[in-house]
Amino acid sequence: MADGTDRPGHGAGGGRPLRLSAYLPYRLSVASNKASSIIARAYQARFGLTIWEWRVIAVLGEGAALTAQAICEATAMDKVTVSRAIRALDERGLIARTPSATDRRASDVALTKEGRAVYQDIAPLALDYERALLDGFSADERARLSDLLERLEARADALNADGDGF
Amino acid sequence: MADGTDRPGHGAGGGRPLRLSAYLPYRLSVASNKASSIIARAYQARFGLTIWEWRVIAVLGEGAALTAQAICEATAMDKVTVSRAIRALDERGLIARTPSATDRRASDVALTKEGRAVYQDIAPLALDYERALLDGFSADERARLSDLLERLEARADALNADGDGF
DNA sequence: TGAATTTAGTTGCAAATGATACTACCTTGC
DNA sequence: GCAAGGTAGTATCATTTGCAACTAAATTCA
Repeated sequence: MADGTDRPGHGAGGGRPLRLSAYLPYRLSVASNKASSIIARAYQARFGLTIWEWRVIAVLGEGAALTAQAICEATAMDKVTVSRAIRALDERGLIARTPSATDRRASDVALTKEGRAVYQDIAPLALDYERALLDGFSADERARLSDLLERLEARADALNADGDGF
Repeated sequence: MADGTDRPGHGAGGGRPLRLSAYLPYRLSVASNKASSIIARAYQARFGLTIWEWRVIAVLGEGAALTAQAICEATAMDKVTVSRAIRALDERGLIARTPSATDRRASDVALTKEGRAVYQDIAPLALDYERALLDGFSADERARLSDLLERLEARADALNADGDGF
């Protein structure tokens, strides 16, 4: 084995060795955290909003009133997190709940006037940040990134669904 | 406001509206969480390892003994998290600490025999998982994804560094 | 109909996390 | 060689998170 290829850290495994710094789930996690951290701090500092409260405001800002359940789906948050975010926003008067006409367990949640005002402040800032993040990416690269992320999500979903063999 | 063009959700802002489902930091976060969740559950279930303990093992498995500080840098974890992961792994006998020769505050951390055995089990599984995740991606697409993530990280770092205007 | 199951949303509790402060040690500059 | 400041790593405490259990209402189906 005097040939330098058999470095410590990987046995007879054959394929490429595991290097954390090149491992996709790790890379995704790091990129995601870096991308989120500034904006999260900004929203905390400027509006006193957690990232989950921000997400709820963002989807409600798109227009429609949504049930907590619909918010879960739209934000990829779980129902406990959504419940807590809704309560916090409600206490601050940024959203209002009205009993659902069709399901007495559920409420329709919508931004109040104040909530909409916050949204109007927040949205441009968020878009500015995204622009800054993608500065230097061509339109083609942006499209590719979007496509790759979408396919990655789809693969992960597929693995989550059946592949509990992992 | 009777004209239908002023849909709720974006004011006079001009550019594209904010849609959470198309917002890059959100997309990254969702993709990252999905990609990590299966593997995290697998490591928890099969080895009783948290994702941070796993990261520490992964970098130590690359060969060199590292100080906690070096592990922080290699894993993008903060020092408290690293400290806790090291303690847990130490208690389980998967790593050993030896006082650093050059700095009496620090220890060199390395995998024990048992730790290396765990690593040998873990690494192929992690690589299988990554392969499954990237199934259907051409070599070119993988390279592009890697490049895009790297540039994204660099942009985020730059914004984190100076752009506290956010 | 009406028992059994499912779903919407909340609550309580245990565990994980993060900020801060702390000890011990190192480094710098005088 | 020693005071002032910085760094490695740990401990402490408050907050956040996630799971499971719970209530109330809807749905299923015998």
